[in-house]
Amino acid sequence: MVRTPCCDKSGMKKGTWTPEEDRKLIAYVTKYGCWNWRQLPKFAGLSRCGKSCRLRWLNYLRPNIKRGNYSKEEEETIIKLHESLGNRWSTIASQLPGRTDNEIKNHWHTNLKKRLKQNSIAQEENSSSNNVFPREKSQKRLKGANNSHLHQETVEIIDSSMLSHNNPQVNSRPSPQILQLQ
DNA sequence: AAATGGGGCAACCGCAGCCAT
DNA sequence: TATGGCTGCGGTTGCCCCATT
Repeated sequence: MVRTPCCDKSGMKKGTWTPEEDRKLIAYVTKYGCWNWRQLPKFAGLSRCGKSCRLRWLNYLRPNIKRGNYSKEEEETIIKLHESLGNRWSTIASQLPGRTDNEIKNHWHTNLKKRLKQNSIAQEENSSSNNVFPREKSQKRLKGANNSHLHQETVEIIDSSMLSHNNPQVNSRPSPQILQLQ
């Protein structure tokens, strides 16, 4: 089946959304709803393709979206659901109110995946031969971890530092939604 | 102080599925 | 049944910021 492009690419703006565009989209969707994403940008006065508008609304502008600061429970839920469902991000997102599939996917790729990998390595090394040469191995793998105590400890330190990384006070890129309200 | 590399995240791309005609 | 339009989804890219050198 030959598919037409989702929108006429010519004249369509791409890239980061401006506060002005956000304002237009919010104003239109809150007033009229999203009855047709393809037509919406035209009526809302946006030079974006409908797909882009939809994505922006769902992932960023929609009300009740939680940003950053994943709780331990949320992370455990994501990990468990990913174990059983795989990369079904939208299904996983539906179990976490206020979280979007895109955000969960990003969080998985940037934090949880690495953490699980570290944990599995730690488990593997703990179980296999009860630390025959754990120091050499862990020192190589964990660059910068210059004290060579128990590997499990090192993993826990990384673990907690990764968690703190999600603190919005640490990771402080301003939300366009906030900018828009200013 | 400047250059550089890596991490985090927003946004884009292309495919699949559903529905109407 | 075939075709075409629309939306949803997941993978990927590329920009920006920050830490390190």
